Amino acid sequence: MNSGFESIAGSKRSLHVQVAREIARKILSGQLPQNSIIPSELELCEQFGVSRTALREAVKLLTSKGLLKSRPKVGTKVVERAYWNFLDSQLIEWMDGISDNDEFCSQFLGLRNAIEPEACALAARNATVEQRMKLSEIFEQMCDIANADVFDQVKWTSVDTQFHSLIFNSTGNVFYLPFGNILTTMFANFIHHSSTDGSTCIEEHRQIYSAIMAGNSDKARLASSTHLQAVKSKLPI
Amino acid sequence: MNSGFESIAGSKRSLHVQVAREIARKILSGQLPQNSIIPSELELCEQFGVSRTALREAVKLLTSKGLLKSRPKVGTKVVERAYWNFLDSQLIEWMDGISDNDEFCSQFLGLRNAIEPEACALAARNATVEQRMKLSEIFEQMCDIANADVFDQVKWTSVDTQFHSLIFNSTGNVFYLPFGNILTTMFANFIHHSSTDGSTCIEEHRQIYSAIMAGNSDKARLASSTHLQAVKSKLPI
DNA sequence: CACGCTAATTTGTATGATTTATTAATAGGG
DNA sequence: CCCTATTAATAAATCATACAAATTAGCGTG
Repeated sequence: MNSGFESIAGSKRSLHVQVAREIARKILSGQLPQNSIIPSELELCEQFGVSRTALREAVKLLTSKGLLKSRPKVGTKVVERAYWNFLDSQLIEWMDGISDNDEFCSQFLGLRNAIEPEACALAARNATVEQRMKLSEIFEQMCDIANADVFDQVKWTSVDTQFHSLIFNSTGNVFYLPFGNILTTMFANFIHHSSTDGSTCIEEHRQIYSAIMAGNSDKARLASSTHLQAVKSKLPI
Repeated sequence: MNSGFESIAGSKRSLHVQVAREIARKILSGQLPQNSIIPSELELCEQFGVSRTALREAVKLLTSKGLLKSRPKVGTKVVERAYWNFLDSQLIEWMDGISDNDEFCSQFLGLRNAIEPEACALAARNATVEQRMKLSEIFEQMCDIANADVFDQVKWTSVDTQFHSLIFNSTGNVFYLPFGNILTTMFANFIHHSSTDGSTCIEEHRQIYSAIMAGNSDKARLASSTHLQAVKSKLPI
């Protein structure tokens, strides 16, 4: 293999996404340094064993995530890390195995710490009737799972994700919407709940839940902060 | 014109981006409803007057921003708003003129309120020596502009943007990085500073600046909060 | 009525030709 | 010898066309 790229012919998912993932991981890991020019389209086509169409769509995908920038004659360049969109779910998925998992989760918690208490406060004020009904429904499911004889970890992660996502969707603020998907991605790919999470967390969730339902934004903010502190104490770092 | 799409032949920037922008704006404005199937590739090619290559790259771009999803035989569908990535700078640019500007800025302030105080606190703790030097340099420029006889609004916006962006870059947390670009985009496209901002804000910025330089994270958080409160009071709503 | 097969439609991938934009080299003039 | 303008080379951008794959819908048969 001439320059570290492997052929990926014969796989399942959309071709250009696979190619994009491969290139992305080389960028994220630093194997392709920032500000460096990556090989020309034709070279990459050969190395990946795909057509220019597929490769170009992959490059476009990475460009839209801020990883690459291409100009005629000069070539395609890896842009600096400050421009990478780490708030893109797909990019986050691609980070799997690149950086230390615990550190990554810890940094994510650093984001949640900022955004979630405020999201809960906004949701307490702005959630629609439908959203409150839905939240109520989800919380009931949480209780059921927490009180069950055997703790179903998969189900817990699912409703936990739904619970927090719905809160972001209930803020009435478009800029909070994407955090629901980011959280979902992180829960699915990086954060692994322990089997005791359900029983220990249910009271914290109840605090958040009832504060939002009561429209008490200050209490909701506080309850969320408390919950995140508890989450932090469980981290290995 | 058969279904509301205009030909965009003969323009400046990259073709597929222009096409993507057109489609995106129709989605963002609701002209193309959520969950609806957009016309087939061939139809869109005709309506835009571009080749299938260009159109497909446009669709891929929108897919990566969570606006579209396409499957063979079924077609390309507008996904629901909850999945749109409003934390993507390009998408934010495309919002121009779509929603009420004041409301949009107000919602953005709702995001800054959550994220920026915490970012300042993290920067106070984690900024490297180089970043502190750079911040110091930028703050000096702010002072110069604020103290100048005639207030240069363009320069002020530029250094103000740099100041806040650098703080996000100094958090040592990858998830905070994108906010620098988002803020830059918002400042450039939506937020219009009044001519008195420089003189009135310089003290607030000094508080943030010196708290970060001193490594006092609590004070930095508080100073940022105070600053945002002042910004809020200037909003028309 | 149920099941499976076929056909039609739409996106996915491939390939080659042409156009455009940018750099770099080269020639001409001061 | 240096500076400027023109030109040539190059890599991405766009176009056009052909074929493959996937999925749905409809047909036909048991």
